[in-house]
Amino acid sequence: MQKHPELTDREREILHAVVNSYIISAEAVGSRTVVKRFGMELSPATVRNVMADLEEMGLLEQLHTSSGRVPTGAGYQYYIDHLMRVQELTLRERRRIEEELSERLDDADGVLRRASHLLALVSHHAGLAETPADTAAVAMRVDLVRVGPAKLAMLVVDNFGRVRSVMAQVASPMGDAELEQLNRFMNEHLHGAPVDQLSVRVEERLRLYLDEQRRLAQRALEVLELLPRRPQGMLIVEGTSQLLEQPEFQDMRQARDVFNLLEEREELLGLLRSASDEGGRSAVFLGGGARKLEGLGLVAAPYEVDGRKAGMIGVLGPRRMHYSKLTAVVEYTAGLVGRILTRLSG
Amino acid sequence: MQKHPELTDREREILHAVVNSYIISAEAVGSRTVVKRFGMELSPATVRNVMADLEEMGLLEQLHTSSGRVPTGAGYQYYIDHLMRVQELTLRERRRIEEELSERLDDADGVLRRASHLLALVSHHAGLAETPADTAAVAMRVDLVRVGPAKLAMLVVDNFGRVRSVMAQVASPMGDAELEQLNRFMNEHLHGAPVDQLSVRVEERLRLYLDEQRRLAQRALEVLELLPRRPQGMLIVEGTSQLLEQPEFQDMRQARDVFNLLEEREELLGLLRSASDEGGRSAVFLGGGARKLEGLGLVAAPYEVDGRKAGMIGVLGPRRMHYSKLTAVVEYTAGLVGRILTRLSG
DNA sequence: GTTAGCACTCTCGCGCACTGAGTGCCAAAC
DNA sequence: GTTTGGCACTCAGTGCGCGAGAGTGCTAAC
Repeated sequence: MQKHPELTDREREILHAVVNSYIISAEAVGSRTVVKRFGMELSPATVRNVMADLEEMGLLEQLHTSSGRVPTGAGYQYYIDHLMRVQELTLRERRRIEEELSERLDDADGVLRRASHLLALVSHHAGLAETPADTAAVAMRVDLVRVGPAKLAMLVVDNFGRVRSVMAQVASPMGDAELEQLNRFMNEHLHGAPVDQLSVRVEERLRLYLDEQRRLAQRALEVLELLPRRPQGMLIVEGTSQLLEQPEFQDMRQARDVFNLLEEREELLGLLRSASDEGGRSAVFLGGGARKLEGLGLVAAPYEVDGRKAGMIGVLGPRRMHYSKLTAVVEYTAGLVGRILTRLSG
Repeated sequence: MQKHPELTDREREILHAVVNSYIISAEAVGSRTVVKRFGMELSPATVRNVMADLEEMGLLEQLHTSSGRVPTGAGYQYYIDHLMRVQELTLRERRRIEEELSERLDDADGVLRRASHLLALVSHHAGLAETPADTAAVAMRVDLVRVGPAKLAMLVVDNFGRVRSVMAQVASPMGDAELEQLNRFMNEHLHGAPVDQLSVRVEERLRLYLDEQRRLAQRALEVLELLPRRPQGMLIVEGTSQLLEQPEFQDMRQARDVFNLLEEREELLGLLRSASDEGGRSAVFLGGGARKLEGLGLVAAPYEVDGRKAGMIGVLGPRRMHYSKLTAVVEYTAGLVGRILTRLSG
């Protein structure tokens, strides 16, 4: 959070008006517009003076000498930090969200895909969702299943109804009896363990046990280590085509930039996750700081399952976004997703 | 395949030249260009006459009275049906493709995602891939796994290394012994059965059996019927941002149309699949016929696993595509994907 | 049948003037 | 001291005319 200049009440009021007006119209706003649209008891000339001050402070800027003003990055930041009031959702809006997410789905990824789609629809921007990371998921079952003579499939079912699988070619053949023993062993010790800790858990046992048990643990480890590590969830992106409707992306250069960013999943996931470090509920990110986010805005909120943060959802769009409404939507959706997943995981 | 007008050798040659030139330059081509770029032993004036004839036949068109000609839909179709020669890939190009697909992956969906990505990269258009449909996949294992007191997960591992799963809330509780019995029953009868036929297979048994066996079959059916039917594969789309580089999509209206189409997975999958009905190897589709494909082109080829068609891969782009090269690339990739998946499934 | 020549057409880019929105500043009013 | 009306100024956007360039169609000659 950066330091902001002190503003008088009037300056705040006018900055607020300019940002609001620009957010909905996408057009540079002049002094007359501010007065008319917000029923101010001042003349345009006065407003002009204030706007000139705001420009000097770096909160507004002009595209060319004589056209209305547009918020700068700092202007948006000030708006977000001090002026914006998170809008209450109407009953109808909440209903809408609940209905979209009410479809019976029994795995977390499906729920999150729908949530992401929903966010894209209501925001007209891109909807993002991070699926629960392995650190947040716990194993319900770990099973080895014979697929070929020396080929096994390991299936890990987590508390979100998802199945992770790996194929394993075992060095020495494994009898049915041993397989059964191994399955019993794993489920006894791994039920409820975080998915990213499975092999660690077995290693712990390894030190304690002897003989028979030790041999089993070693065998289990051999397969468990094949499970690809996924410390982060996967990123779901929906509704990218919505972005092309936005006026800022009529310019091809900008459009290409966003679409390139949208294909760099790793980077994007990093940005989304970084929003959660702030603590608190939802967060808004603007282009200034993060290199790749130039000219863009991101509204994100974590969702919690059983009281623990499990992942993030959010909306990515141009810097000019309807933040007051979208933070409300994203927060509400995050809460709902959390509840749905909690029910599903219980 | 529609009826084409008869063309003289010279007309064919000139049409060929115009299409070729337009495909690489994206600019209307004039008579001088044809003569110069293709070393013709004719004067521009003669070429002009021929081009006028071709225009009368509806194979070429002018954007305005006096600028070069551009192929029409019919012109492309003629080119594809009669003039185009599928280009041989160079050793280097084949190497490139093989390297991209050589990464160790043990499930079909991963391989296809990479293939799709690869197609996008080399074509500079969008890469499409259909994952193997349930009709083409056979079950290697069908296992029920206890997740909660009355909650089971059914896991179906298919010959492509993929795992399908459903959660099932069973009506009456099921003991461990029964579960084990059930698993044995299912794997005995369902190993090697097409994934879309699992419940049918069990139903067949149901008629033959009595008592104990019958009860098991009924129980199995209860769960198997929960498995969502997926008669078509899923569609993987990669590299959509590449499309924005193409000159035809500098026009926002067209760009939006493609991106909207790309989000309608069902429709797109239908288009891709319809290319396979033609039989043969690869197929090229143009906008004219299919409503949604207006102004676009699609090069597609089926991949086969164990000699049976398992799905389609392809490239979607503007109508102006480098067909002679791309059909070769798509075919070669399809063959390679087929071989990889055959090895993986064996 | 082919070609050279020529008039014609149309796009594209440029400069120009004009309009309108909006500003900055100053002097008068409150 | 703050606010306001007035006025000159700036600049994007638009419409127009003009010339250059690319390419054509047609005709007459080979």
